[in-house]
Amino acid sequence: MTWVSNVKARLDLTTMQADLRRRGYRVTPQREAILRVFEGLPEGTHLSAEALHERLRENEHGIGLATTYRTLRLLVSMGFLRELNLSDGQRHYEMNEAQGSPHHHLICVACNRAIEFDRADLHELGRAIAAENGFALLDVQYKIYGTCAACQGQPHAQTKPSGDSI
Amino acid sequence: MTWVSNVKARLDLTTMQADLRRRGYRVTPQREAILRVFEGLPEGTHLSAEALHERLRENEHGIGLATTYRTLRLLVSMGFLRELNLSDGQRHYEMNEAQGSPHHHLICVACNRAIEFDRADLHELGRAIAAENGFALLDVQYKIYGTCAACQGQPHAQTKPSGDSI
DNA sequence: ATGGGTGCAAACTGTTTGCAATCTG
DNA sequence: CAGATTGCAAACAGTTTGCACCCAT
Repeated sequence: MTWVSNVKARLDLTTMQADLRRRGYRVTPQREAILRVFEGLPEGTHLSAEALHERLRENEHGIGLATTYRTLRLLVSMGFLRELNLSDGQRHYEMNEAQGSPHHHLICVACNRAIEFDRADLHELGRAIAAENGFALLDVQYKIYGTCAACQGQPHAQTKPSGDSI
Repeated sequence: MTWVSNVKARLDLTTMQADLRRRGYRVTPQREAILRVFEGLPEGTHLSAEALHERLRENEHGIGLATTYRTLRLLVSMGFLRELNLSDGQRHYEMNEAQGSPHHHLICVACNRAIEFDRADLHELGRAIAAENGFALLDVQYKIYGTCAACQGQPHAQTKPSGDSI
């Protein structure tokens, strides 16, 4: 019996700071604060830029919204965070289990609810295809779109803009 | 030898019109025009809402931008079109090969170029998971994000907003 | 005829940018 | 110290909505 199999290796703060410096970026209090927020987030939780900014405003000495956006973009490009587009207009972010196997989504386009599930093989496949093409892998996302049982009978109301629940 | 294997069954105009009426929607000249544009699109080409609106302005008697957006949303929810978010801000649309197996993407987050590839098994898996959960399947998307060979050595310029090329 | 659909223009939302001040390496 | 990073406010891009008119069914 092995305990290692389902370990979702998260990068720790120290490693990420070192990575930043290695690539020539600076380690600022704002970047640390943001990373700490994501580190403390329970598995499967994602934050929108605005939501993150909200939290930072509470816990820490206010960080600008622009900085929030700039930092998210940077952290995604570093592979520390993964960016999700769950069919509502916003982008959502969560820690990237780069070493493990991130979860995937089954999404109802009507009510916009998402069901998460794990499939290590999907991540494996992504790793292989990326390698074949000389890509440095950052993230793999598998999404199934459909209409959930509850939403199927629905009367044909004028199709609404993609909802907001995640 | 079978000719059927790679056939990507596209719904034809007549079927889609019937489906619309069946669900209580009306078949308007605008909706037909939009469907015709997508039908004529070469495999693997996708259009943004704005780009579609552009084309409609040329070929047909101008269709409002709002109608373009409303119609795209409707056609996606009907399963006629698939909506792609290739990490640039816009949404792109293309015919949904619902009966066949839509292609998937390997995306460079730096230059935003996307490489398309086919994997029938990924679509099969999606169909199965959707069924297990009582979902009516609309689309399956598998995306691998990374940095392509060309972009890897890149100097650490201030990370730019997700580019525009698709 | 009647309710869904359209066009237009105005309103929004989420995100990006210019610039002077500030801080990290 | 030099140059990267920040905060603020203003600018944007894409998308949605209100409303009066119009047309499939």
